[in-house]
Amino acid sequence: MANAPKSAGRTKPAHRPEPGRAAPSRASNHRAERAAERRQAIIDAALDEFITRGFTATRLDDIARRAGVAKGTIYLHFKDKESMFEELISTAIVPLLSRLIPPPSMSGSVRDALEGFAKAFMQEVATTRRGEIIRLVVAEGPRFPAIADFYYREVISRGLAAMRALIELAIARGEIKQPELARFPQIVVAPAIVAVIWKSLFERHSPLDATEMLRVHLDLIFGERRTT
Amino acid sequence: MANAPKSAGRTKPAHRPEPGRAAPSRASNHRAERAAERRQAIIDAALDEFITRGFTATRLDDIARRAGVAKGTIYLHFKDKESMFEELISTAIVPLLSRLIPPPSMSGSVRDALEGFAKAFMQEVATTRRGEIIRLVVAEGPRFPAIADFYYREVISRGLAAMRALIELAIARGEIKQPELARFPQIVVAPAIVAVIWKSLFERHSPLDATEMLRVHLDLIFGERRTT
Amino acid sequence: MANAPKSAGRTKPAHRPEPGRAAPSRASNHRAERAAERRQAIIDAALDEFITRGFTATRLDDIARRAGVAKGTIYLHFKDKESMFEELISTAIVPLLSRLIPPPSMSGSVRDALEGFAKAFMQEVATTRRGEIIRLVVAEGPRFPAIADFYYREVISRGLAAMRALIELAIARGEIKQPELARFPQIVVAPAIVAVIWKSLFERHSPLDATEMLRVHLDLIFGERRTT
Amino acid sequence: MANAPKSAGRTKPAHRPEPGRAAPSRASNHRAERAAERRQAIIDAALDEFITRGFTATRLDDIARRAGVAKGTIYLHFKDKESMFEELISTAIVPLLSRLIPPPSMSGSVRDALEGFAKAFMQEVATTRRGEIIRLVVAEGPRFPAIADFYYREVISRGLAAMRALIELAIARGEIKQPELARFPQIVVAPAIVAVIWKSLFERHSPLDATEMLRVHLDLIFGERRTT
DNA sequence: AATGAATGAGCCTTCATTCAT
DNA sequence: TATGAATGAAGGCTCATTCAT
Repeated sequence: MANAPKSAGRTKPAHRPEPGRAAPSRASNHRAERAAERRQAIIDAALDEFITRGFTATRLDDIARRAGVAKGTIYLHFKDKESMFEELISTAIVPLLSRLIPPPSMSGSVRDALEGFAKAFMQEVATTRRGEIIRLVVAEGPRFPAIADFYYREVISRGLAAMRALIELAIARGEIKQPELARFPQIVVAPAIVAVIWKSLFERHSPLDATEMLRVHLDLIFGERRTT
Repeated sequence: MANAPKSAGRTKPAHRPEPGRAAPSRASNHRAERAAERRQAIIDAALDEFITRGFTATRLDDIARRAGVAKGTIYLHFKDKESMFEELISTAIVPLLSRLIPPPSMSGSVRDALEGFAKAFMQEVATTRRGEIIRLVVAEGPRFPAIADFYYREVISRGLAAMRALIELAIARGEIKQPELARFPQIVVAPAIVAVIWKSLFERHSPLDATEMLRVHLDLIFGERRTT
Repeated sequence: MANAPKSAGRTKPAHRPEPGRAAPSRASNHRAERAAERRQAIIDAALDEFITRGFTATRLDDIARRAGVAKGTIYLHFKDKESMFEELISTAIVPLLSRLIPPPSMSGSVRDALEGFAKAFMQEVATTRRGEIIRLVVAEGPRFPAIADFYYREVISRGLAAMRALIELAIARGEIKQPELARFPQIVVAPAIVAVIWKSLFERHSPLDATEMLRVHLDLIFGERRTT
Repeated sequence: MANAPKSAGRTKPAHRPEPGRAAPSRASNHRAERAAERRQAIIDAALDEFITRGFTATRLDDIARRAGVAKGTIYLHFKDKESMFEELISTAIVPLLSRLIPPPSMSGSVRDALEGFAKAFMQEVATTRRGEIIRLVVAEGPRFPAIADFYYREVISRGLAAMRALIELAIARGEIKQPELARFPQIVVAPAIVAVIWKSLFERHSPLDATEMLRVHLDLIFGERRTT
């Protein structure tokens, strides 16, 4: 997961100046910037294609067309298809981690913290392309040990550690009655994972109110009833 | 998987059923048997390969080699790669359904029923190839609507309906305090799904005692504490 | 999804002239030239192979080898084997039509016009690959309705119409005594067709002086005797 | 047309006694006879398939199905696909030769003889499967020298010799004014060949009254006008 | 840096032929 | 004899990768 610039403007990947057209409007749009834009266009296109088709079935041709670059250009930014995939998948969620896993603040209840997490998860993951990336990791992880490794190291272990800390805090405070829950933070996250999978596979068969489901799950954990 | 020896049955000296004689049931059975065996070998090999590599990356060559048959033989049993995949994935879990989804019996507690389910799930799914098939459905479902459709219709909707019935029974009996849980039977199943995914992706990074996790989760749902 | 317009690739070849240098007309021309050369090499090779082996028995591998290109290159120029065949067969004779079917000029006798046709046919068709293409149309036409359609529309109906006009002119002028000949211009062309077939199949068994045969046939039609 | 009914293959397996069933109804239907029937069924089916698809594109599977026999049975009668093709094509027309090429009788005019030939050709060739066989020879001849050889030796050279003898007789009798016609008997046959090709390729675009065309052609050759 | 034509290894699928029954 | 399941070589087509421009 070598050379991805962590900078990457996440916000507006559009604005791709037609290659070969007149100079871009803004004078500040220099070579390096345009290269970064191109790179970002490739990344976005590739993610979309990988999500839609999976690793093997995705064609570099389609990525290039979608990104508006020539096929060869991809090789100026990535060593090969496999490297590109691993790099993309690895970096796609990381910038999000800090927001999703806030340090357990002493102020406020743990339940509030988890509600915040649920809300953020719904907004930033479940209803965006990132949810599909999770599914993609599930799909391709076993064939890409590097990806599974990376995810365990950077996302799963950290996320579960943070979650465990929260649970222990809640137990210490008496918010949670089940002390053994701290042994399996996965239980707390499981419905969120299931929500993501459901959206991908079964939403059109039977829509799922994931937000509500997460609330009910928190009710279960915290032994109380809350209304939205 | 040990592939069948090519020469199997080579020693058998003919037994050519006289055209005028009675029904050569023994020979026919032998033929049919061998055909069934071959078919099963192909199915097993194909499932293994699909699980390991996903649909697109799986080569029919490998399936054939693993099954110990020639490539062409596969086409005596399946129309093409895609049909084979859809048929395999669809039928692989169905025979299991009746055992995993027992009719909610009036006798015995719901908790016991769910413990039975958890145990069966661990034995029959999580620790077998079937768990990987679930992951495969998650991976390829979006690209194979027929598969997602089939799973929703045959597995998901039935399973959730049965689960909801159990939950409602438990609520009526006072076993479960959270009436809203019936709205989201997914919550009850979620840790099992997560367990399956964990086994595939992260087991070697950090082994998960799924059985114990499911027990803790049931404790959470039923508000009591049980020891194994 | 910030994807580029799907049409980027093909329609708009990005027209990126070296930013610093002048228009590289030479290089561009060279590219285009080489592409045209390659395409022509493929066409020639394909025609030869199709003529020699027929459609089904022709291997793209052989075409590629004969054309001196890689197999994949063929697919840069033709959609698939069938399209290639239809396109080649359809276009191979058209450029010749105007020369073979001259407008019936008032000056000169019809016999002279037909002698001119016979001469052109011998030079341009019977003794070249084009004769074999006619045989190929006879061979594959029934299986490629598009080809039969095309040939009827572009070659046969036009050719026969022109021939009929010539015959009617000759009848009006008294050059031809048989008024019913105008109903079957095929009769006039038949020996030419037979000559082409003969060359392909029986020339080595018994050489045919097709030119002389056509002359004798014209003698028959015009009721006179001419010497070469 | 001596071909098997098109429906023979699947629905009515050409009177193939279910192997293992009772004896066929007719007592005279012995083993050898049934073998001959089978062989004929294969021949008919194969001819139809070869005519429809050409040599390479024809599948033995289809021949077997159409003939109502198993694929392996074909190999009891023919060495391989190529031998079968050569044998079929070679023998398919020969039985017809004696009827099409009657010895030039002294009684009756040559014109009458040729009218007889034209009539027989229309009845026995142009409007039957045999016409298509001629087209097949044109199509596959170059790739099967044995077939071209056979046809030249058995059909073409004999036919043309007979035709030449007729022409010379007609010249001697003054029926034909064009002495050079004897050098090119092909001219006399050409419209018949063209008629056969036309039927295969262009009949649906523009129906051809071949009988009438042949009559007009004879009018041309004999310098008279006849009405049907 | 960027392009996209060219490459050729690789894969799915077909089908002539064989052979155990 | 007859069968048809099984074989595996062969061929059409794709697509990741390269490289001349």
